[in-house]
Amino acid sequence: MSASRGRPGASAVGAALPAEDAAPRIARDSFEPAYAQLAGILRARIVRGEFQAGDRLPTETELVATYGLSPMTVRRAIKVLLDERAVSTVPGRGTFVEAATIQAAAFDLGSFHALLADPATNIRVLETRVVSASGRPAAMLGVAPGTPVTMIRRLLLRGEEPRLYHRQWRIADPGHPDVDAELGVAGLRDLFEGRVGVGPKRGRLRLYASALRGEEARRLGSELGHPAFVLEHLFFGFDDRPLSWGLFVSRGEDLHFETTVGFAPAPGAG
Amino acid sequence: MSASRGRPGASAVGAALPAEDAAPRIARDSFEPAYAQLAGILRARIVRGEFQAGDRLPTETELVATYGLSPMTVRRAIKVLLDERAVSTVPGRGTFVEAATIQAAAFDLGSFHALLADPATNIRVLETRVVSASGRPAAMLGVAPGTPVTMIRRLLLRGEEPRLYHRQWRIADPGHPDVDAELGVAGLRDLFEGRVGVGPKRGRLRLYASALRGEEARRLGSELGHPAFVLEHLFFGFDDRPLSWGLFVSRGEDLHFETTVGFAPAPGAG
DNA sequence: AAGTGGTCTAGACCACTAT
DNA sequence: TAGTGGTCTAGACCACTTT
Repeated sequence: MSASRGRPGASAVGAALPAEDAAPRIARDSFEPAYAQLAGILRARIVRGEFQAGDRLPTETELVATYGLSPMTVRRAIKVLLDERAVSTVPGRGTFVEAATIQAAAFDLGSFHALLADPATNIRVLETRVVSASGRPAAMLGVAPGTPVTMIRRLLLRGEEPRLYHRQWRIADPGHPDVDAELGVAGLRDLFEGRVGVGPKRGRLRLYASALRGEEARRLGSELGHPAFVLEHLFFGFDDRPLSWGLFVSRGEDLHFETTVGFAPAPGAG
Repeated sequence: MSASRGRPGASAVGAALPAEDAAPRIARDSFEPAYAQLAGILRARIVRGEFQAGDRLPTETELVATYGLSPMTVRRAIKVLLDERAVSTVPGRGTFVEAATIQAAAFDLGSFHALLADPATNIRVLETRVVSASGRPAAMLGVAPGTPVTMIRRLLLRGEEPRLYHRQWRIADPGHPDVDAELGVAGLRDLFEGRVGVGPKRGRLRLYASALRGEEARRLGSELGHPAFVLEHLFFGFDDRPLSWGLFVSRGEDLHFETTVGFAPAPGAG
């Protein structure tokens, strides 16, 4: 694709050190590993438009020669860009620049976690009791209706502002010594941050938009039917059977998820 | 479950094929690369509970000896688990099993993309015209109010069912030859899938819960104030200035995002 | 001092793609 | 046949942590 996109002397002239936009060399005495430097250099060349979506990057052999690195180190730099979805490789053909697409984007739960990590956040346990499982909780936990399960209702407040309403059902396990710890702040934080030696092995999360129902609206100080975010979580124990199910509910305006596609404005080495 | 941590004869006996829970060897003639096999073996040992959250994995030196691989190959296997957030490494101390936490989860736009990729999905362009920028679009695009911009309104239907309402504003570029292509299906798909040689370099996405407004409710066949998902997208051109801004709106019940934390039920080699 | 992960080399062979 | 990425080896040196 397109002929003279390659900058003059980019690969032919090696010793000459052209003007301000010269291809940087690898600084062997830098704190930054060589593979990271090369990844940064290639990233910068893509951001500058020197390589555009669909263009082929220099081959690994060329990069080895150009930057004076071993093949493994060059491959590692390319792996970095591969992980960033900035390029893709085709065996036998080459390495190609990817276009920035929405599809590649992913939202993490940073805003959820920021709320929990905030020292101004208080967790108030509204209720803890053993109930007979029924309806949705029974179905999600895979137990027969009537089975005793532990139900916990919590409210997360930022200062005095209610932000998250949380309802959780858990298989009642008389032999489990950690149930008490799970009722308070620690138990909730563990859901996010994990705790060594205990806690679920795997889980499924589901995020959707809904409307505030009765108690949710009341607890969150909003009106019925107000837009809401719901995050459902289902965790499994070591026997691969459901251990706990629950949901976080927030007002729609209290929470949002952000992410980027493609490169950040000024990404590293350049 | 955690009885025989160091398995007898793990490296000494090579030909003998012990019972069902024997540590598998690396099959050198397999289509599966050695590093992937080792990652699968370690993953299976974690899933079995042989290593639990916080436990230290065998050192790289031990893994080299046990499985007969070179250090680089062992490191590569660990890098796989590192990328999965299944383990973390601490220089000078070792490699440790991570707990499955909500924090590590990320939602991708698979459900958005599935809708677009579905052959039953139709895209109907409701309107295309040049308007004077004002309010939110002008602010997001960083242009003075009154600047001419191209506005596009689309409706995505699954069969005859309206599913997504899309509004987009774009810097009007008379010299841009691809504007026409962007108006229809292709332009929208490009937002997700990218197209070689054109398209934005980077963008920002924002996902939030809201309520359907006037035309959104009408077009989606729902009532005002109905729970809604909104995905805002802002794309930048090569000059790092905003190029297009817009939002997808769906009814809350039409869209949801799912993900998992920790390992899948039966993850690979075991 | 011993052990750990982190980086890097300078080759090798392979499967696949293009010409 | 030549070139590409994919895998792998058998070492090396480093910074860091633990004993």
